[in-house]
Amino acid sequence: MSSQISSTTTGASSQPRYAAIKAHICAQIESGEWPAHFRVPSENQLAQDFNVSRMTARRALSELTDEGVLMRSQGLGTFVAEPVPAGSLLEVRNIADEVAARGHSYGNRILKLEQTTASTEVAVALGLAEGAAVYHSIIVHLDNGLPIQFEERYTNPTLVPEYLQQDFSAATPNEYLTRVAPLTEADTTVEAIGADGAVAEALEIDSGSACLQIWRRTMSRAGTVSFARLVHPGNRYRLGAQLRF
Amino acid sequence: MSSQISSTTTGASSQPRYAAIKAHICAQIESGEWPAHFRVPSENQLAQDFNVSRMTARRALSELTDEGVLMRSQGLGTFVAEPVPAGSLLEVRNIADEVAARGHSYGNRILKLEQTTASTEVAVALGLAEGAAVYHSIIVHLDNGLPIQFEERYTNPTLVPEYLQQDFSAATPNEYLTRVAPLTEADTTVEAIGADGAVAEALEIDSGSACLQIWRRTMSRAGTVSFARLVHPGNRYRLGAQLRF
DNA sequence: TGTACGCTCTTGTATATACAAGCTTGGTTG
DNA sequence: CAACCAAGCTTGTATATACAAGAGCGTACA
Repeated sequence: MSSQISSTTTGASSQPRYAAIKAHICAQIESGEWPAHFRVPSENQLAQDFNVSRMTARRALSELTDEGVLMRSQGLGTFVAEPVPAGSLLEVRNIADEVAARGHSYGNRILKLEQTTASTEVAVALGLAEGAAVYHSIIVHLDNGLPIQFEERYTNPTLVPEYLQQDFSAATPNEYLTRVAPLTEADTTVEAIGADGAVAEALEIDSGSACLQIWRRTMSRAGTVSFARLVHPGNRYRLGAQLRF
Repeated sequence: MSSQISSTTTGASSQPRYAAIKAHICAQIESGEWPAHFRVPSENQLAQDFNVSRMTARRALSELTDEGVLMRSQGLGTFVAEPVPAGSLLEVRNIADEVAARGHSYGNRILKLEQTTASTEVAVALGLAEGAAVYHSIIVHLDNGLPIQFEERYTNPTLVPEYLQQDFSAATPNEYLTRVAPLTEADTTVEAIGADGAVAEALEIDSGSACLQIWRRTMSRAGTVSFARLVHPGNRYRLGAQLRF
């Protein structure tokens, strides 16, 4: 009895107790048990259910609220928020982190990793001469095994000479590049396209179905590092932004 | 003395005490007094300086850490983080201005302008009761006679009672709303969809062809003003953003 | 000399408690 | 019947306390 007293400390499971409560709530939501606008148990109720203090239960609810999973309002209660936008227009985030933040498992498939010569378009984007050597990679990113991003990337070999030797199953190109060449600037363009043959096949969707296509040119102090085309299936991805004036 | 005892409660300034600490830290950083990697006073130090408990000082530091302003590491201390990506790059622009900026002629077609009752989704977005009266408008915007945006908008009648009487062929809803209820905040979500029947017809494109769909909730001081769905033909529109770090 | 231990500082987790403040509900009162 | 008020829920703020765990430093010991 009184596990409450016998383990005032961090607990046996090596994981904070509020994390267990967060996990439980996320599980209910993801399983569909708790739909949007569902009223989540109160702080006191959770405290009792999990045998923790109200402040600990509160922390779980507060963090999930900060993460956009829940909505709270004083006097009313805590509710499941509308499904959250996955990405952000305002920051350049690592897709693996985004997947992990949703509590899903990340994976990828490397379709191409080679050196080639720059086409006119690529040369202009990277600030190189036409026909110059560039690195070319195509990677498909998976969320719980489901393809959510087709990444085709051209990288400037003069700035990142060891790009081709990287193990991108361990760290995404984004992750590697931001470490090697910290980015100082980025141009982003978003448009909607119908998936063409290669992309449709890689993303396992019907040819012609709507996709969000993001063009992004990332620049470091020394020059333009990389030029990427990111394609997301329209129904598996959203971009969100909160603006304040 | 002992302001600690005389105001255990929320305090005189109507603003939480941890907010004052956050403000102080931000001020030091913005003034350049505390540069990047500067070591911020410890929780105990701040608690003493501001005459609050350690947990309150801690909250200020934790929130600033979540916001990316500070970095913490156990055993070492709390430090000022590197400058963060700048703020509002994605602005809410008036479509008529965008067309004019391209040197094209702007036009529109008003398909619907009516009062109706709020569905669950609309009620939640506008912060109204389900079934409450809302204004509903559907307008197609033209660039040189070519449809480039399908705008379906729900507007809160309590905040903008004269919405239905406006002449939207002269000023777009966006233009009118920003004049009547200056916006303080906006949530934006971007996704790719295939055009369905009504949208495809209005935009004069094939049904099922890829479109960029933007959901935008605009808020004024008094509350949520308007909830709009903007659909652009994928091949006639792009969204751009330049980020600087 | 050099390593290992312990002290002390830091942040991190957890509890118990108190009161403030927002919303709903139900009863009482005019 | 309507208006008001109080009780009882909710979340929000604040405190005091305890122990855990990571990092750095100096001292004592081999």
